[in-house]
Amino acid sequence: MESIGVQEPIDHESRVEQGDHKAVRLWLRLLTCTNLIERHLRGQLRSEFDITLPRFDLMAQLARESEGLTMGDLSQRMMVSGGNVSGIAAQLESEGLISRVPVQGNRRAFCVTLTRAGQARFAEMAEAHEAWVAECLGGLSDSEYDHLMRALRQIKLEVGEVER
Amino acid sequence: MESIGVQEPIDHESRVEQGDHKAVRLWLRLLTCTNLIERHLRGQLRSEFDITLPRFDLMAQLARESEGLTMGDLSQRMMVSGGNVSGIAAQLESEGLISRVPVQGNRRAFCVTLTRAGQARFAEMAEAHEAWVAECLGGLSDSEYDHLMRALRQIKLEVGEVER
DNA sequence: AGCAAACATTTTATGTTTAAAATATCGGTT
DNA sequence: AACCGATATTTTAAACATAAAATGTTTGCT
Repeated sequence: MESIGVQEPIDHESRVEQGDHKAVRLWLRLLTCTNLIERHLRGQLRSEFDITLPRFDLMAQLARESEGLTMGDLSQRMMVSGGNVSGIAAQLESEGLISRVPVQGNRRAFCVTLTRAGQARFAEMAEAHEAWVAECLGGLSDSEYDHLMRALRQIKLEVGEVER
Repeated sequence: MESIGVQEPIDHESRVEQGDHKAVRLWLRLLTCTNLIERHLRGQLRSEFDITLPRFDLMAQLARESEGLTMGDLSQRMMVSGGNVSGIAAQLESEGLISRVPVQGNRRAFCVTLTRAGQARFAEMAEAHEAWVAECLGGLSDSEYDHLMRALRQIKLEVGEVER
């Protein structure tokens, strides 16, 4: 394995120069935090359950919709392209974790659901996943948590405006 | 990506569970925000300068090190694998934006620097990049900004502990 | 009925990312 | 000098991601 990020913790924030604006510093810190957590979760899922984060995400979407979802629904909820969902779903289907059955009344669409095996597998993973996230974020006080949630909501709305 | 898990009864037995759910909600919101901003920046860089975010990041690292960096340095600072840097650097070199010259005294290493053209190109991009980030994050008040920076620093440290 | 537009998905081409193997160099030991 | 372990980089294979084109289906309009 090739190790990355050894030695001194030099990260995205190191590309900030003295004169850079506050917004850029905040952005880089946000990016670093998210990347660190995502990397941690990805590694844990891989080592503990031999699954990738995108596949876990797809299963998580299905887990909360017992009726199943179409490929388009999945693409929308996962915020990734349809082609991407196609590939990930193909993998999960070949592993017997999800099934795709034609929708009667709309021959364009598939209804994707977790198989029984997929449900069982996901239940295990979700429990572990929750614990891993809590390890990373559980140290915040209630007020810090609330404040963060509020600030992030505002940012989310602002970015939405910009994209318009 | 969306929320994971199920609803919990609210009683003293489920205190820990509930905390975990909060952490997951916060994580998903953090992830969504970062993804939205990253997607925005990626699209802007592509449409305005026909460059990808990773290539921009590599140039940003070089822009603040006039002496140049080795491939290993870049891998560390960008927090990505060496193989990844190889590919990105190859592209930038073919476009004449960076140059890689052998290090005298260590025939294993290359010293990577921005070419004159690369410096000029990066200066343009950096200015626009800063403006785009400010569009996304500039709406926060000073106190919100400070609070976010503090909370994110704490999270960063906590994740670092977990990884140890 | 006929037809155009919208929809749902897959395919194709390109690019990013990682892990692992390969190549080559360096430094120190014996 | 021969060797070994660490270092620096590239190559390879697999997964993931997007955009764009292709395929087939549905819907609405005339």
